[in-house]
Amino acid sequence: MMDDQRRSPCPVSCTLDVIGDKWTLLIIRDLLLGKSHFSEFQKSPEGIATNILSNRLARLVDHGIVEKYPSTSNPGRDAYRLTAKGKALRPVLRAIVKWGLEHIEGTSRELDQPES
Amino acid sequence: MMDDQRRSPCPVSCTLDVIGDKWTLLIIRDLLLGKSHFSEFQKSPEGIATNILSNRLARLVDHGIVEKYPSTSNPGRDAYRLTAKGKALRPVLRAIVKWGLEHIEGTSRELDQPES
DNA sequence: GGAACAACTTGCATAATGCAAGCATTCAAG
DNA sequence: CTTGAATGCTTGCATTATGCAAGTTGTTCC
Repeated sequence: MMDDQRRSPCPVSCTLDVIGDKWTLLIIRDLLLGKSHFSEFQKSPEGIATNILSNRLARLVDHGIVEKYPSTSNPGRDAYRLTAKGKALRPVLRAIVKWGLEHIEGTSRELDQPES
Repeated sequence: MMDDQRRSPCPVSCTLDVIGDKWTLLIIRDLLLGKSHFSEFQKSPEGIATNILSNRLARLVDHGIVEKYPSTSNPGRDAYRLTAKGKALRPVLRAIVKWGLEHIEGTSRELDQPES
């Protein structure tokens, strides 16, 4: 559950050890948008492979960013949601969305704040 | 110089296609801290391999985030600096630093704003 | 000219990613 | 029941990226 061996005590480096890849923040984006099921993440337009999705969800749970719970709306199924620690990543996502919209042409917004 | 093929038009996805790895944002951190030479990036505590550093610098130049210029202070040597597009990533770094400091124990600050 | 340094490049082993397929539950219909 | 479809994964394997060490090129500096 803790860090195995960090590259340095720098907060940037340590944060990137957790979210520094092409997929993790996309899953967090989806969670912030209200998605909660494995298949919902899978259906996102980027097309994440199921083994990577599975791996990232497990990593996020390990790091206390996401928690797994039994879905009430869809009984018997698993679901995922952000913890407080995970929700605290919203400003990071917001900054990334802003930069993308302003500096990469052809991007269009889709992240708002659906709920806390 | 442009995007080859993006995964989706989402600004998060497109931004991660550029900076979504464990090393790129560390280089940008160093640039924001005023570092400009290849060997300075190499000396950062995380210990980036030279081939990856070389690859990432080239990618960043391709994406218009960093520009190469002949060093005046150290004549005959190459140097790198952020473009306006690159400097615009500062809020992303700031959000990451903040999250790291608040949610990962044992991290200590080192990013301030040395200059614009 | 030759040592020292900076900035890379190359080669190769290991790890991560991408893709397709397979497996175990659950649930609803027949 | 028992099939059949859907969900939530896991496994196998090819491809790509990363990590490490070593080698190469181009300057300065004496």
